[in-house]
Amino acid sequence: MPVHNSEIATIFDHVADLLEIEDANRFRVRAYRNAADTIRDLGRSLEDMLEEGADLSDLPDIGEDLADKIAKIVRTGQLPLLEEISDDVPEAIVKATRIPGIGPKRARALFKALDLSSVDDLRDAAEEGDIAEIEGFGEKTQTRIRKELKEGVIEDERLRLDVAEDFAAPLMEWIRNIEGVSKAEIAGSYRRRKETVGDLDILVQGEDGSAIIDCFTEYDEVEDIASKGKTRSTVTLRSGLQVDLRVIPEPSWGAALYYFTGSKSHNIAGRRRAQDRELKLNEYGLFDGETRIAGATEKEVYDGIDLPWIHPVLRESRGEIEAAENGELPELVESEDIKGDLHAHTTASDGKNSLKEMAQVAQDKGYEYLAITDHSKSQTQAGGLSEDAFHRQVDEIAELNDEFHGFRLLASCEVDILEDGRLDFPDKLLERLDLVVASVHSKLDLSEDKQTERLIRTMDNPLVSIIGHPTGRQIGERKAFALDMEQVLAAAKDRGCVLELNANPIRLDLKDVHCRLAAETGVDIAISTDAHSTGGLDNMRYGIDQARRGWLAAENIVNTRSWGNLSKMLRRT
DNA sequence: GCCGTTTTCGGCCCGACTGTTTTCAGTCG
Repeated sequence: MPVHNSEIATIFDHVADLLEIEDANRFRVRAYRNAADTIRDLGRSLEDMLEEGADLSDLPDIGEDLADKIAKIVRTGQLPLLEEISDDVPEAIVKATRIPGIGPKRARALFKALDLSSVDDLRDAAEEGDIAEIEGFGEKTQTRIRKELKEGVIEDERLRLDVAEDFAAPLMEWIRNIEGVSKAEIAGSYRRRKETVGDLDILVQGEDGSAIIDCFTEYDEVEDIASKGKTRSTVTLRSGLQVDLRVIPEPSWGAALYYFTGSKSHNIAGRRRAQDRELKLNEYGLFDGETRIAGATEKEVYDGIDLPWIHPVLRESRGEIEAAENGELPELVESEDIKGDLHAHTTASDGKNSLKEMAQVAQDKGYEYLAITDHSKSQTQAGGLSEDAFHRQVDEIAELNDEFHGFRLLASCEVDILEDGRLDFPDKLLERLDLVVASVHSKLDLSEDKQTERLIRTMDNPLVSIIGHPTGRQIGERKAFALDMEQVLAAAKDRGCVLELNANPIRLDLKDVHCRLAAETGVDIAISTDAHSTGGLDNMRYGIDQARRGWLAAENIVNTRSWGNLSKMLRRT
């Protein structure tokens, strides 16, 4: 049974959540979280490593105990420890900790004091005013719980794209190897590269539908088979991910791919165009009366409704059909356009690899440059550097650069934005750097006006090159902070400041629509990984997908330029 | 639970804020 790194990491994170609620030793809790981080960033399959006889306790933050536990998970798919503590802690308490301001301690106290057992119980208690009556809780907490539950923050079941990929890749390999399968593709929001997916829509082409579906449902990770026929099957994987498989005849392949890729509103627009031409478009093809006139390829289908092929990332009914009609579809940025990464951490702050190791991997990727952006001093929890330590790092980078050919490390810093928009480091230090990334890490709950003013104030400083993860959101974890994006973009345009598209699949911050708005406003974007390890540099592709969903071309992205050009662009003084 | 070592156990990140209470525990980044 294949066990993925992300599953193991999720198990460890879950153990940490439960231990925290049980008030376990906080360092033990952190050990599980650290191990989960290491596993997620690994880039190699733990299962493969075990097969090769590797000693997992050689990995950072993995000792003998956790190495054993990993082996156990790989062997059995389960961790007995997790089963044990899950029995003691209701899942609803874990969910309650996703409410801002409610941590493990208060969640437990809440459930105990009111004898609750579900999220619905919690909602009722908040509505009836019971929570404010508990010692240590008050009106504000109660109002907040009520509001967060109303917004459904803790019920969102969509999977992040990177997590879905982790399950999709081996499943697709399995499907492509089924006898008689000549083609297989994932459609739906996965193909559109949306930041989260609800389920996987898989299309296959092949001869014997029943046989293919029989084989599909025998996949190791299938836990539940909801339906199973000659052309279609729906299953749920062990991870909870729902998968729909459809067997498509060759003449309908393109039409089905078009139909199941969506989005729904893009499809509706396509069908309307067909109607206007007295044709009918469905998942089987484009029909003139009873005669199929197109359907084998997507291009054929688009041709039939007088449009050029439209890239899946654009199919959101955001003007792509009009643009296609007028020959104005964007020339989307490609991975090959990227010449470097402008946001990365090292062991100096909270990264896992050294300057040298990060530089080596960046060079292996063919980059011309990599900006080292360790945290500034107020990020104490992330090992933020003192001013002295920063000066030393700049010197160290200069020395290292003497050894490189056709590549350079850029001396930079992810400097904290203080509450009033000023920076955590003096200009005198920042002047020494090749560029400056400024980010908000504190005071996330300011009013929209204050937060907007804060960022604009930051951009007033001409030493600031790039605003890092501009809205602070973390998908499924934390909402974006309140911000008037149009004002921020206008100010960035005025000041020649660049906004980051953080490529970490947890952040993808800016959102696609904001990327597009930026381009329309004339604000340039930096696609940066915010890598905390060499493996983290691979996240660039998620940023590129997101940029493409925002209609961005290479010319909108600053790190498609060589350092010579880029350094001139970033200089605002 | 990991790590580093003074190889057997102590230290592990910590300052600021919030809502509550009136001196601080819990949460957050």
